[in-house]
Amino acid sequence: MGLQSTMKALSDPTRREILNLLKKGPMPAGDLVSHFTMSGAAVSKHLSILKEANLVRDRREGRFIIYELNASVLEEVLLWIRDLKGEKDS
Amino acid sequence: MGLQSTMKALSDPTRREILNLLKKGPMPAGDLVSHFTMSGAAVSKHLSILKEANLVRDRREGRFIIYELNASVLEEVLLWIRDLKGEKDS
DNA sequence: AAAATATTTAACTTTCTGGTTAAATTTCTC
DNA sequence: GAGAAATTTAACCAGAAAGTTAAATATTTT
Repeated sequence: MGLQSTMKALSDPTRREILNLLKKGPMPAGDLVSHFTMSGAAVSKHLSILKEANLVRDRREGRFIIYELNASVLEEVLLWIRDLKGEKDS
Repeated sequence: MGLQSTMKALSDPTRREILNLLKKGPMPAGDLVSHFTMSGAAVSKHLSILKEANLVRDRREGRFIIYELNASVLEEVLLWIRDLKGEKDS
């Protein structure tokens, strides 16, 4: 956890795209996979990195595994950036 | 350029630390180097990545090369995060 | 113009990353 | 309980990343 794992997770375009897809709402891994040309295994690995960084949560629902965005972790990133920019506001 | 190069640049802790050091004001490469245990060459490479991503500017001053923070690029990151969080405010 | 200083570039090594395919796991359905 | 479906895990590979030391470059000083 911490800022490092968050930034590392966000540095990959596929992972950022996954988060964008989850913005619309939770969905099963398979739905996410179908948005990409890479294998399901590759997407699964990306998901586990996002989960490790706490940017997503997952739950099993029947034989699907549902992924859901957890944007709260991004607060730490916002703070870091604001600090860098001189702490003018919030 | 673009969000990708920014995020990639920010994903390394040494580079984030460099940006933090530059928050206090512009300084020569050598001053930055002295804050780390790694070689000057290594820091120089980090600086070139930050420059490539437009997160810093450099200028020669005598036999020093002065680096300066350019926080404006971070705006794009803020926008991306805010969008992800549901575009509530700004 | 030679020496000293500040920094970058080159060549190289090791470790990490992101992808692949194949096998394992979990749950549902027949 | 066997088979199908959804997903993860394992083993592997190629290319990128981050460090090292040594050589090159640019500038000032003597």
